[in-house]
Amino acid sequence: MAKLRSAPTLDDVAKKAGVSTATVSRCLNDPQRVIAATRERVMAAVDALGYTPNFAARVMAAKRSFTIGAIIPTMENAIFARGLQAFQEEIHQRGYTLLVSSSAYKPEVEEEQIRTLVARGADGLLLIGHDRDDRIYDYLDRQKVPAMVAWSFIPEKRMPSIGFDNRQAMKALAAKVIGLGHKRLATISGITQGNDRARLRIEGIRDAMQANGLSPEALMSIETPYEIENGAEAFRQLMTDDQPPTAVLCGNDVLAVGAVRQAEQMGLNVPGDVSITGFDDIELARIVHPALTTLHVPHREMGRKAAAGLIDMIETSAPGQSIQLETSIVNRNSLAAPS
Amino acid sequence: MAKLRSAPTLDDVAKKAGVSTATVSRCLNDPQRVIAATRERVMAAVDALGYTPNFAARVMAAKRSFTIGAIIPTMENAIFARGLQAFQEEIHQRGYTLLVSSSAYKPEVEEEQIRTLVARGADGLLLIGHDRDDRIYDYLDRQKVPAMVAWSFIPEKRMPSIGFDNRQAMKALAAKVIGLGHKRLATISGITQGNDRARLRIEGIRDAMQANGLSPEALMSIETPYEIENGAEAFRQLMTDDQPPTAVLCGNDVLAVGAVRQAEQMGLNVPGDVSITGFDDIELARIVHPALTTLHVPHREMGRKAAAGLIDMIETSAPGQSIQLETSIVNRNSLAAPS
DNA sequence: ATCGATAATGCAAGCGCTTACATTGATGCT
DNA sequence: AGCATCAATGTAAGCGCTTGCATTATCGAT
Repeated sequence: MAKLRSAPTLDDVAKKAGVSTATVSRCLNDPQRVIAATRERVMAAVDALGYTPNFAARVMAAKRSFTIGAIIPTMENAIFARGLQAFQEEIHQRGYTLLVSSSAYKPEVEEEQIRTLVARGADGLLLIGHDRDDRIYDYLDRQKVPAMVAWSFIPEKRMPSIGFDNRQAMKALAAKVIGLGHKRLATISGITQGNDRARLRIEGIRDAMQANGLSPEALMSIETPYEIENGAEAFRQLMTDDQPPTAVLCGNDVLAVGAVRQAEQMGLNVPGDVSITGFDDIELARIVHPALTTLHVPHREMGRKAAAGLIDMIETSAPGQSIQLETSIVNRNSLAAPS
Repeated sequence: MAKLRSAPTLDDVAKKAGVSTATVSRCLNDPQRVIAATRERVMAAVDALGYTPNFAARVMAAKRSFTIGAIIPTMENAIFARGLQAFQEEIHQRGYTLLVSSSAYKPEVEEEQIRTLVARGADGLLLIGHDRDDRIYDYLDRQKVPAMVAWSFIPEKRMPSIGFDNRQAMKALAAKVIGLGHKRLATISGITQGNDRARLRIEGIRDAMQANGLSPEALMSIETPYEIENGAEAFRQLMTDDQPPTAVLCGNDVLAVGAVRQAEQMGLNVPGDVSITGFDDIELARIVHPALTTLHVPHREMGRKAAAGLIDMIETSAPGQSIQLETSIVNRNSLAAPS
């Protein structure tokens, strides 16, 4: 009876089963390498002792942590929740555990979190969007930690990505808006600094304007953090202009919901007086009144595939495939022809 | 030049600085124990080499991981998001990292996750609600891993908790509903099995009925998973009864939103034809039409305090204080007197 | 100068696991 | 029966760090 009531170790199990620690280890990690009779004996000992392997020791010896880190801009709103949930379900199924941090959309914070997660031995990282300092990518290379970018799809970038073409998607939506006859367009965007998704969405609108004979410079635009209140405030500003827009394309649903509510507050009918569109198709989009015409993003699929792709990279140390996902416009009631 | 471009170790730093590994270690963990001159030399070496300590090795040697695990029922809806975000901000500030899992409201899954997180060396655990097998608490005791329960406050339970009195809170809301003149009450509850919060909320309604001369048995009640669609379906069932309720108290806002939307679908006016209340006061509650009269829960405060309390338990190995938080009824437009 | 006390640093024993390599025992040939 | 082969298992060397204890340097007081 060596140490008092401390957690049982491999050694304890080995003794109890009358085998070496190597055998126990193999039993646990690669069962078919050990003959059935022994295996049963070992498993019985494991059960009897209530043994759970010590994670740190395992990581140290095996140089694998079966941990995947994810750094998302925020957990607070629903944008990333669904995708992250799917991501975690998938990796969990494959025997990995999720380590999450949120960066609050701040690049410095994100960088620190990346380093922390790597130091903690994360086998791979899930990152949102492509925009970040090259230094970070160099660091990841040097540490040989594979990373997968989600919520964006830009195959020519340094990191593999699983997501959709933000620019193209928004262009399609904008084209539809313009097709309905809108000429004075505005956008309420997230902060574009360090956020390729936000930037590309604006570009997409400009593309559509260009392609449809509208001057891209005419696009009214406000950048603001992704929060309902900010969307409301931005909308207020937009609508108090001399020449208010007839359609406001928002960078995401959260902002759009803010806009819709502000419109109500201002006594403006949506879409009668002004059309508003969202992006993401989160739950909120269906709940708000009028329900948002928005871009549907296959969040769960994205989360699942990102997980699968990342684990592939980890396990095969192959260079990671990028996968493009399709988005679709979902028509609800916040968009109509201008009156 | 031993190993090629592998991450630098303590040893490398020690050599470069011309000191022992012990000194380097102390430099990093307890700087004032080493004289300034040496410290500078060491730090310079650390910088030059771009050294980051190996987490697993540190955990193993120090038997501390500076990791805190949280197991929440789901990340998918917003119920836990805000509190969790605050929790993670707080622990991050105190130098800890968050490990999250979601149990999908399944006790077996939760148990497995708890074991995984403990095996990973979590220094402490955040758990939601008190209801779980004693075996788990025994396990935690044996492993000496402190745990804090949130979203519930029941001081006489085995684990310390930071939250609110679910029963009392719901009783207050129900009393208000009854005070308005409602006599036929219904509730749409989450699954009560393994969920003390859900169960206590129903009890709270019954308490209020009892206290106000209504028969508690008369409460119509449906249990269903926390999802908008389920809330809608439950509401439909309730309202197609011979004697439909005049007020439906929902176990949370998600369910209530489902109910509200279903009401609209059925051409029922809320609160004219039927009143509906929520619980939690998440974003959705303000967005839905009519906005939900609901119970406000101080999620961020709860998250922060849970973090502080848990870290205290970890660092002082003291037995953890329970803290009760206040909830308040927020009056919006989904509740009125029966017509 | 000398001696203790004390501060600074070094030494080395683990922490619990994985895994390359060594050993043993069966199995199937000739 | 004898030998190569291969499967099953054992042996033991780390993995990179912390920390109790031993050693050395420093400093004030005598």
